[in-house]
Amino acid sequence: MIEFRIDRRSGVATYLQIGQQVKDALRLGLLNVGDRLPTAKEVVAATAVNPNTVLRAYQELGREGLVESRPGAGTFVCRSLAAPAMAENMPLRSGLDAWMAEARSAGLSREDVEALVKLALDKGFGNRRGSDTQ
Amino acid sequence: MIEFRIDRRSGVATYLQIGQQVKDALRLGLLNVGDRLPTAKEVVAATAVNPNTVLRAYQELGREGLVESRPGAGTFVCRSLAAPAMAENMPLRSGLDAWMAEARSAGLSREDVEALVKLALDKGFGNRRGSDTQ
Amino acid sequence: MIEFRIDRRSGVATYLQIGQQVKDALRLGLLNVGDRLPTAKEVVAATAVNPNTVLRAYQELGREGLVESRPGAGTFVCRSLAAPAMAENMPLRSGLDAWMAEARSAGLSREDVEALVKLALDKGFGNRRGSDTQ
Amino acid sequence: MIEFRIDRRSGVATYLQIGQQVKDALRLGLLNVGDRLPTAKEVVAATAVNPNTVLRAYQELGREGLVESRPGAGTFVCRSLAAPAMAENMPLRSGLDAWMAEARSAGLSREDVEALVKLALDKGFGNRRGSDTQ
DNA sequence: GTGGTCTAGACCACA
DNA sequence: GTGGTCTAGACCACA
Repeated sequence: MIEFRIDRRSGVATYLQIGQQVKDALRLGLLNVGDRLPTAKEVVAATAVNPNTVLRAYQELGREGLVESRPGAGTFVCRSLAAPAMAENMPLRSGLDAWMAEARSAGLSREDVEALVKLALDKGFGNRRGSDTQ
Repeated sequence: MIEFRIDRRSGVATYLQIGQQVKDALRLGLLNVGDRLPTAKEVVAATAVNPNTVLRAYQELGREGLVESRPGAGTFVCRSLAAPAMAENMPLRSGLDAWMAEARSAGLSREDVEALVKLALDKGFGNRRGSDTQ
Repeated sequence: MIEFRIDRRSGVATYLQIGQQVKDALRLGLLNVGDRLPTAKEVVAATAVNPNTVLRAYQELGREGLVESRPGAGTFVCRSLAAPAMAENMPLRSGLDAWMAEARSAGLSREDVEALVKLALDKGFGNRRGSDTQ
Repeated sequence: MIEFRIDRRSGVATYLQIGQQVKDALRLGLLNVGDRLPTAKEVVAATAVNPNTVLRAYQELGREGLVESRPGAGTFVCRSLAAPAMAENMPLRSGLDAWMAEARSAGLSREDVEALVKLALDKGFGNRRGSDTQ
């Protein structure tokens, strides 16, 4: 079962953080079609956010067709975001892990790496509207 | 001269976006001690934010000792965040660029890469979120 | 036998959707006096709603005098809503079909047509909304 | 300035009704890029809904890229939905009005027409998930 | 003043 | 019990 980690200092709305974490899990194959998301109650117990905030996140995911809420039963994944290349990407993934280890042993901080990644993402994939990798 | 890109949809406060972009530029060596930040007026012309918002971002950077306001002259960088390893990191940086190119040609989207990077960052540097330091 | 199609995303209560679809079928002459509605069990098999939800819809139709429940036998239509003009409306109906075809070939989407129809309905029959009869 | 009409008996959530009415107005060319939507306060004065409900509707439109909220200034249309065919569709539109008049003088009720239109829409444009023209 | 987010609580639909 | 909607009120960001 996915567990949400809320960063209250990031300035990003809680419901957006939850929605983003679900989408990331879908892309990474950590959540798959048919999986149940934790109930609002369960999330509340684990993260101390208000149940309405969880429901709002789930409703937006529902509107995007990613999950479906069945009152009385729960909220279920109904569409995956896992790209084919993400499934068989062991070399790519381990290449990234290796790079991270290298960066760390070179003395870079997490913030340094995040800055480098933003720059490389913009070079490799074009600018997004803003520049927050968050 | 650094140019700010504001994403009004991200939900992140504008002044935080500006501050973050300055810090990223300091880490990447795109801004260095002595460099002048754009005036509030210049930022307003480029991004349509309110001058007070720019000033607030600069004040917070000032409080962290990163920039200094010289009335009549402008706001200047007075401390760098460039780690030693970031200066001589050509191989690391180009390694990241190469990885991005590989990811892209494997068919991954920007969002896919962002999800992979978050996971790898957490593995390599420990979780940032979940601290709930509120 | 009428088949119900439930849109879980519409935000309209399931029992209201079922009731509306029965009434529409009565108006269109697709259901007539004496016809049997599907049993709750049959509806459940076809649409995955709860049998109680079907029963609630049928009970409301019963309260309006449109259907009658005969224990052991099923639920039967006992009053039609087919206006006289709906019976002999071949020209009207085909006129509407022709208009739809024209709209479609003009490049209009279903949503475009729905917007036009709402406007034309309000012009031709007066506003339904705005009564706020709460 | 667009005026919202809320039907509290329809079973459709208020924020969905507001969002749908904005989209319809965009399709019909009644709202255009740059137009300002009424503030939450203005809508409250006109329709007695809670300001949060209005904001929620606007936020969803914002997420779909149709409007942009500028705190302190208001909420503005930033993308139209007017199909080219909707602009120069005088004959189509008047054809629909004529059909409505015909239907009315044949004795059809608004509900009869709505049932006919749903059927014709499904024939002309394919079934939607559910069947509520609403 | 205008918009954005969150909370607490109420009420309903559905299982 | 689970999810969906709405309200009232609080607090903050931005103009």
